Amino acid sequence: MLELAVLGLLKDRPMHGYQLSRELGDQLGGAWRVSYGSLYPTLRRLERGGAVVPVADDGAVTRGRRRTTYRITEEGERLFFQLLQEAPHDNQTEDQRFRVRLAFFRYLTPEMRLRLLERRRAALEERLATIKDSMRATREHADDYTLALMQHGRATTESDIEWVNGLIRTERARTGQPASSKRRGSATLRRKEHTS
Amino acid sequence: MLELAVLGLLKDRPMHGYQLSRELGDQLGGAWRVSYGSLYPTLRRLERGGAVVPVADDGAVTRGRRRTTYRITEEGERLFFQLLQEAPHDNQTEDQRFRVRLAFFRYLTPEMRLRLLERRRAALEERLATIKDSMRATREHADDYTLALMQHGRATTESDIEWVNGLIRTERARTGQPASSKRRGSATLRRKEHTS
DNA sequence: GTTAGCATGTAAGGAGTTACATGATTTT
DNA sequence: AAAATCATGTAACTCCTTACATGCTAAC
Repeated sequence: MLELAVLGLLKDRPMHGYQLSRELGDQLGGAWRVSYGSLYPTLRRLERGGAVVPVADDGAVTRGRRRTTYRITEEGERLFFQLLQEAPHDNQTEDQRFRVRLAFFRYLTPEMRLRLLERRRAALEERLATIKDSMRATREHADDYTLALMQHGRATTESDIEWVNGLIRTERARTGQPASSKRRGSATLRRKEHTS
Repeated sequence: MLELAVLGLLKDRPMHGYQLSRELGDQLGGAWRVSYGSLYPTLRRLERGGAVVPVADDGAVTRGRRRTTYRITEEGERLFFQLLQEAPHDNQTEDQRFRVRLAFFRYLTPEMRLRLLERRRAALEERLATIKDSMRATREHADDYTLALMQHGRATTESDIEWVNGLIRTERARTGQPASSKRRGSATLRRKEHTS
């Protein structure tokens, strides 16, 4: 997940580790503060794999522990798209993963976006079904707290599904493709607008 | 976290690993399916630490790979309460952790519950503040998706805070302790009621 | 010239996962 | 007796964290 986030940020502009760690916090609405202990090893791994390369920094002082600015390569771009569309993981980290994915949606075609959104909706609906099963199974012997937990889980999941549905509707509207019309070849990838 | 969940389930009644893995799924509203690869090592770790002991099973066939039923010990009870009240971890796993804690609230005194709930609220409020900062910082150069992400994060966190506030109010009512009254010694630990 | 903040890194460990292996019991 | 399900376990790995160590650069 960190690899994806790093590549996504470097697509925008070259940066060094310290900068990346700052941006990572902001990008996801402050939801994720990576530690340097995982960031720097990730950068080196990406470098070894040819996904990023160090670029000459202004000062260009490479001796000692001066900062290293990286830029993404074509290989890195390929890796980025591959990671972005990877099959969902376990329930536990998938929420976070989806948020990271969404943060880089601007780099995808509307078709890719719709695919990911629909996959997300399916996952949430499956979760909702599991919760409902679980509520049915434990209804009789559940205490107030467990009950509150399950009800909140259900409400939260339902609200998340509605949110994703909204994103899907927006996406369909964006491609000028109403819900029931036929697919037209490749839709235009609209440039982001200012949303002040 | 698994240790806490296992101990909490064993407080109710002795069980073997396979049973535990089933109940774990239900207990949290199907939100957490543990793998055996982590469950069994956890059980052995708890056994080595004296927190659980194997009890004679009905069949009591111990040769080969027959099931082993465990019960919690007094040492285990102590560990359970310790784990339940441990300081919050990183943002990423704390959501899940809180859910596990809440699932075993019935074993706590109202005072302990209120402490945990208030700690949770504080954590959520801090998160909300971080999100708002992040929105202020990136407002100008954020694309629609990043914006949607942050808005959803804010709404979700606000709704979670309201939920926790509700739990706190219920808890205060339960102890017959209105928000502004003085604390009376140790409140009565009411027995759970049926909530059909 | 010393403190504060920038910047990079390593070692150890936590808390799980997947994939695999094995055997016991029950159902068909 | 074959198939399904119950039941336990190990090895290797993932992906992150914390704690620590180091040194550069700018500000006071």
